[in-house]
Amino acid sequence: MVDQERAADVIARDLERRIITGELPDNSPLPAEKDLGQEYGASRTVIREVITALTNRGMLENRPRFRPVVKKPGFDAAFNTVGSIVQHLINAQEGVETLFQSRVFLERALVREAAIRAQSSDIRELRAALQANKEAIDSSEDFYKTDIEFHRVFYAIPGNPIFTSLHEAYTQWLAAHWVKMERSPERNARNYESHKAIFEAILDRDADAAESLLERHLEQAWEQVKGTFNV
Amino acid sequence: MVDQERAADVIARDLERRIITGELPDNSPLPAEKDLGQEYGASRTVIREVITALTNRGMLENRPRFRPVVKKPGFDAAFNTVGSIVQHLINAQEGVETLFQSRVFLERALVREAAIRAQSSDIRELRAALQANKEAIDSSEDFYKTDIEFHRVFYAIPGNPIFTSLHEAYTQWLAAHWVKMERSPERNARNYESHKAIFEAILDRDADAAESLLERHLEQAWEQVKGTFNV
DNA sequence: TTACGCATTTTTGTCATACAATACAGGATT
DNA sequence: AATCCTGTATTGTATGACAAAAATGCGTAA
Repeated sequence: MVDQERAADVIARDLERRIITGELPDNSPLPAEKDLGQEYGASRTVIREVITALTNRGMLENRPRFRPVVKKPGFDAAFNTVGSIVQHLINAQEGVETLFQSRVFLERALVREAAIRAQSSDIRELRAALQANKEAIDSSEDFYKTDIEFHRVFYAIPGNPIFTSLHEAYTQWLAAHWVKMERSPERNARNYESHKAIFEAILDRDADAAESLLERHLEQAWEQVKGTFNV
Repeated sequence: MVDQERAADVIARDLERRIITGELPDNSPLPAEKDLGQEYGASRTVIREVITALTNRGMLENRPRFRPVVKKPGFDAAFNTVGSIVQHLINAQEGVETLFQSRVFLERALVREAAIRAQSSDIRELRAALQANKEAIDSSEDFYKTDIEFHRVFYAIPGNPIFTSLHEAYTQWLAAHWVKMERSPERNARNYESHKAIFEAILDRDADAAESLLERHLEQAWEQVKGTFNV
């Protein structure tokens, strides 16, 4: 006894196909519900269901009362759709900690990789990010940005788009907790020093040192974030 | 100029909350559309949209004509919702390769971690998995399972549920390509030997060796998978 | 020409209603 | 108790309606 499919599922599959193949171009608006209905011989009711389904899968972007916009999915879209779930999961301290620890784990590996395989262009990027970091020590908002940017470089080095998307996702998911962190020029300076130490370990091609420096750096950050829970 | 929300979005948020808090228990059926409609003062149309939305976010499981079933989301649910996107992304060879490389990267880090920090219970699990692996060399189906199981142990060692969910996700996403791989007792034996070598490096607490053995092991697997593209 | 403002037309969000097909629950039958 | 039968409840889908907002087209001003 096979579950018979809903009309909406069939149409959704076909629309997905059309989006993937580019027949419906990225960033273009979807045809009107009425037209889609005619094309597929279905009622607006069904088309509407299709649209909400694809919206939640990240293949359409749908502001109320505007035409849905086609989004050809990339790995970043994938992580975006997860967003709402993760948001719920990290409401408990345990959730944030789990997420943060996974980040620490991955980033340790990324830093190690950087120490071993970073090319001169990567080094340049790191140096630039570090410099920007230094210059922003006295500006609490800017420092946050340059801080993130410095870490982002590590996610970019392997050249795998999944990691860059993942960095986006991590920073978004953890942002809420991060911004609550106390900021001060002194703290910023200490963070900058950590970054600098990591950078130098990478220049020395000392993977073990780089990794453990990063670990310590993130653990310190975590201690601060954790403080924001028990307020 | 705030986008005014749709009724469906408001109700969806509230239902999410009720699912998270357990007011709607995990695995229980959702109330009938009509009843939800009455409770929220909305038409069936709207309730229906809410249901498709939550279904696509992985908080409901919805077989046609049956009551949707509440699924309290965990990190595994998160990866499941990503599934449909990833499926599309990996249709091109480039996509699979990207995904596979990310797996290699993560798993290298996991193996290194195992070599450094594995506890006796972890070692026992590895040994058991390896043993099962050996016994399945002559059975093409079973070997596949024990193969996966051996790798799974590494994802479990850090004790972070994100990694175990991620292992599930990887194996599901890559399964389609994996099963096409040629299987033979000889190949199985070779894979077993690779596993054994990795295990022994871990026993020796030799992280570098374990990592590079794993890398080689996975690269070999990749060569085989890659072969299935140009057929 | 370009830019802006306004009136007209579409389109979306929501509701109500309808009906066929299917699942479900309760009773009758074995 | 297990099985079948039947009536009811529920889902999937269609149609029509309407208000509110967006898109469109057009005429006028800069």
